[in-house]
This record gives sequence, structure tokens and C-alpha cells, in this order.
Amino acid sequence: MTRTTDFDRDEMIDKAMNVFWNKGYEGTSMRDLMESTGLQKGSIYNSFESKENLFLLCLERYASNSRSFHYKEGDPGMYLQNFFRRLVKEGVDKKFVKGCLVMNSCLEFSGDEKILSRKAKILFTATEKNLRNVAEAFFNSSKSTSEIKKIQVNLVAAAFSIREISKFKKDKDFLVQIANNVLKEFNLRI
Amino acid sequence: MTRTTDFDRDEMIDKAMNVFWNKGYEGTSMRDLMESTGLQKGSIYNSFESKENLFLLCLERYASNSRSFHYKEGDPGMYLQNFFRRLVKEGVDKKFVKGCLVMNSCLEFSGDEKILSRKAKILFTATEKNLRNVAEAFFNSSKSTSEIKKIQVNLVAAAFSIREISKFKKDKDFLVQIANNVLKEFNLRI
DNA sequence: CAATAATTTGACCGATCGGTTAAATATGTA
DNA sequence: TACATATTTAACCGATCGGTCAAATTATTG
Repeated sequence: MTRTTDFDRDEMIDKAMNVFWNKGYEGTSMRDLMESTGLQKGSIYNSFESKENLFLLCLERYASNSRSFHYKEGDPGMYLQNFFRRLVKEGVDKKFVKGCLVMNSCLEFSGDEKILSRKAKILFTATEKNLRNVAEAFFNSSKSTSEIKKIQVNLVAAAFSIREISKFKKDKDFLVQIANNVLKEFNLRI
Repeated sequence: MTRTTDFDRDEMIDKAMNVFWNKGYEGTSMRDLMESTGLQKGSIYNSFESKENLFLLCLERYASNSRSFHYKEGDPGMYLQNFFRRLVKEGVDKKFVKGCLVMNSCLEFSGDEKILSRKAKILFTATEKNLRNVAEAFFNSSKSTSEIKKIQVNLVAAAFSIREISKFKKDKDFLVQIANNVLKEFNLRI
């Protein structure tokens, strides 16, 4: 009955996400988004409403991608090892200066309480929950709730440090030490 | 023989520094700087050359202020306790959403290698050196260089985490746990 | 007080920002 | 094939960006 969109919506969100991930929300211009997606400005606004809404979709896409890396079953120790190995590996990669889009956004929007800030914080708690789940699975009720909570904090802080410090300090020993320090609590090393 | 500048240069740098600290480099406009300093745009350019150069002066001022908090002598354990107590105290303060200007700048400029980025990274190493000095003073050659280095990394990561995470997560227990986890290595608590 | 040399002021610059709009174009249905 | 309805395109919008500049102002020295 009528004309349909002639681009793949998901693909465009992916492309936009990568720009936002690299340059941040404010650091990304409509020009950047037009170039990365190959769409004209009007098409972007027609399909995604606004820069803000497009970013929201990108944040959700990023979180959705992340969720597929979350712990579900299997050896929690192995999971943690692989988790931190990946963080360090990506961190030392000179081409990888992106950090984590959710953490980046929490930092960029800290200070305001608008929709993007609130969303970023909510998605941050998903990472926290994931790490708590791993800790619980590892210690299998041999530790109290408050002990688990402390370990969760240490895991979150370590992940945050590695992801964000690696944006400007590509020092493998440094990043590995952060990981090993928290893995110690699991009698593990990278 | 001629007219002299009729404002206090140091005072203006302080005022500019606070804006940059709150809003970041890109997030701060000349308008913001004019309002915070009370100077006209032309005066700012006449006295400080450019936004970039003014920021550089602010970075150096910030680092200079920080240096007065660095460890020099006395009980290194007490120093560390006070250091982390201050980080947590400032971190939970709802009005304090600034983090650390040097760390913020390292993050904001990650990806490029221009003057501001280089300067921020250099100043970051000053914090690293300070924490290493404390660790060395505390363990007083009872630990090897590589052991000290590992403890230094843990201290840096903890300080970074508290300062930056507290920008968007004002959870005292969380921040205290990060501090206590690293203070454990010194048989200390907050 | 007058001459000198600096600062201060505010208008102005081109570029870019996110966003809008109307016309051109293309697609599916009758 | 023609209509209806959507998307696509590119010109355009006011606001703001960092920065410049010439004129006005002011403090100092001879």
C-alpha cells in the first residue's frame, strides 16, 4: 500500500552505536551519524525521532549484546577468568579506546538526572547483578550475603577500572594486576 | 607607562578550573567561562590565549593543588586512611559530581594524542608516584619492588574507581568497600 | 596634564550544532 | 497503470560554538 523503509534498521542502530561508543553522546554529531549510517538527516529523524532517542536505542542494543556475555551456567571460575581475560585483551588493543558504552555514559551524564543518565545507570546495575550471580554461583552459599556483596563490589570496581583506565593507559601488566587482585579472592589468576 | 590587568589572574584560573572540573573541557563553553570569571571574551583571549591554553593552566593548577595532598613524611598508614576517607567523603556528597579533573581529562581525551591528552596522562602519573611513595614508606623495604608495584596498581585502581564511580553512584557502602579492600593489604580499614 | 601603551568591550566572523520542512521520489495496492 | 502513502532528499532554521578585531577605555610615566 505504501513505500517501506529501504534500510535495515538494526544495522543502522549497530552503526550508530559504534560511533556513540567511540565518541560519546555529545561528541557525536548528526554529521557523524549520517556518515556512519549512510542515511540522510531527514531519514534518521523520520525513523529514529531524535539523536537522543537513537542513542537510547543504541544503549539498549549495547546492553542486549552484553547480556549475551552474562553468566548463565557452567563453571563460574572459568567464566570470571574469561571475563577478565577479555577485558584485558581488549584493553591493551591500541585500536580499542572505547571502554564500555554503559560506563562511559554513566560518567558522561553524571550530574544530570535526565532520561539518558537514568537509563545508563539502570544498565550499569545489570553488570553488577551479573557479577553478583557469578560470585554466588562460585561460593555456592558458603559465604554470607554481606560477604558476597563485598566481593561483588570488588568485581565491579575491577571491571570498571580495567575498562576505563585502559582507554588511556594501555599497560598490560597494570590491567592484569587489577584483574589478578580480584581473582585472588577466587584463588584464580588470569 | 601603561595599563595593567585589573583582575587577579590566579583567581580567574581557579574559577575557570571549577567550571572545567564540573563540565569537562568540551562541555565548557566560552560563555560558561565568561560567566564564571566575570571577564569578557576578549579579555580571556588577551590574557590566556585560548580555551585550550586556559584549560592547560587549570590542569596545572589542579595538579599543583593535589600535590599539596601528596605524601611527604609521617605515618604512611594514617596518610592512606585519610586519603581514602577523603575520597569516600567527597564521593558521597551529592553536590560533588566532579570526580578528579586529571582522571576526567584522561578519559575525555583518550583516543587523541594532542597536548591536553598528553598533559593529563603526565599528571596522572604524579598520582601514581604518590601512591607508590606511600606504599614504599609503609613497607619500608620489607617488600620487593615488584610487590610494591602490584600494591601501587591496586591503590591507583581503587582511587580511580572511587573518584569516578562516585560521580554517578553515591553509595557509601560501595565506596567504602573499595577502599577497605585495598587497605586490607596494609591491615587497615577506613 | 598629555602622551603612550596596555586592557576591556561588544559587535562580528564563519563553522557547526540539532532539528524542521516541503518537495521529490519510490513502493504497494486497487 | 494510477492512486495513496510512505520515505528520501537537500535546502533551510535559529542557536551556539571558539575565536577575532577595532574602537573605547584606562592606568602609568614623562
